[in-house]
Amino acid sequence: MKPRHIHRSEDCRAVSEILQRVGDKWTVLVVGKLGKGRMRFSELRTAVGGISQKMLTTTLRGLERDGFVTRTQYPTIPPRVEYELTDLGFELLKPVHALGEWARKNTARVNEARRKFDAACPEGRSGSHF
Amino acid sequence: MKPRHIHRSEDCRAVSEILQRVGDKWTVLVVGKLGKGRMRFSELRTAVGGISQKMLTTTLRGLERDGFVTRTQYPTIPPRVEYELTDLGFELLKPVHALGEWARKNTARVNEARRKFDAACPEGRSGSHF
DNA sequence: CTGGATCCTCACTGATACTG
DNA sequence: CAGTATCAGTGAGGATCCAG
Repeated sequence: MKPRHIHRSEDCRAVSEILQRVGDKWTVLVVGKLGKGRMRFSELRTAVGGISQKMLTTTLRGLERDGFVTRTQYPTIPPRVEYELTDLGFELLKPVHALGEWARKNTARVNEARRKFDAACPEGRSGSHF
Repeated sequence: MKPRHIHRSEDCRAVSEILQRVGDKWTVLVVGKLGKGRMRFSELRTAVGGISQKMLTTTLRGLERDGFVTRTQYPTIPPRVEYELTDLGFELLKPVHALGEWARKNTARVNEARRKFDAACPEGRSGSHF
């Protein structure tokens, strides 16, 4: 193993890995909702909106596996399952919120940049097929 | 336009969008490298390592479009193109670095959680398939 | 109500070849 | 050296059906 004094490429990989976990289509939205308190499966599904049952299950599974949420199942009829952020989950929420704040502040700038870019290259380098 | 007084679902979407942009396979790595200074295409390709020329081009295009990097082309032979982070790019780097720091600190915890989870579900809950 | 199993689609990714 | 075009493989995401 490499000594501890350098954290260049390897760290970037780690960052990339975390970002890909957090950066998939639904994870942030789910974690965000759960940040407000424990929720049931259906609650979550409604709250997030637009997520399929499969994706919610998959996402929750991933989060559970990584130790970000806990799954509590009540042996009732009908079944009742609640999900809640762990401490680790809440800690993850902090830097994610920071990024979220950044996103809120700079969405306009990004959109503006996109608009300009798109306006500058309507049929520019990539041969449009359409 | 949208009123900007309340930030609930819409913001989560914005966060998700940013995270997906930043969370793809190469963006963070490229931005991380560029954070150290302007670089040429090939330099970047070598520095990142493992990225195909197509993906590097695609990634850089996306970043350029979103206003995170500038592309400077020198009309020489052979061609020389340099990429550099914009102010917006550098600002994006801050929260991303924060998340990166978090990742560095908590990778062990996540891996531990995964290990436990996987140990608890060696062959899953489903069982047979046919 | 919760969520597993299946099938399907298409966008992302990469290897290769070609241009300027 | 920088970048585009094309083709093909893979897997994430979604719809649906079914079971506990």
